Amino acid sequence: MSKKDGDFSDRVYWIVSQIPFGCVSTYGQIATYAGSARAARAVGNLMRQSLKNGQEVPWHRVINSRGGISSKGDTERAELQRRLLTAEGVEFGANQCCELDRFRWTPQEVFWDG
DNA sequence: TTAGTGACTGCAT
DNA sequence: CATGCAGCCACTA
Repeated sequence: MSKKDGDFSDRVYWIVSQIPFGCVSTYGQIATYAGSARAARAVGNLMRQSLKNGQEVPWHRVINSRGGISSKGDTERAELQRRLLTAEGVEFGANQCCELDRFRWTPQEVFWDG
């Protein structure tokens, strides 16, 4: 453990909170902006904890690289997420995936050093 | 500090 | 084209 255990997670929460209405992002993308491009898994865990911790972040706008929803057993939460995204205008195909090229969010600010 | 875990991802079968 | 497998990283006990 380090002295600052809220470094990465805080950045992730902040970045996710910056995702605008009607847009989506991927775990890997969030991880990249947070500073660790390979920490997509950790981002997923943080999102799962965000619900438990009651973090006010649009966790439903974070999906996997395929443009789909990762439920890992929690089908109820998955349906909720799909419903929320659909309500925001994100269209899901029969394969339960949306077109990332069309709905992916690209931040206009630079997060890394600069 | 060590070990275990998972809402990921890309490459190989 | 659909599965399987092995890295990678941060968090928790």
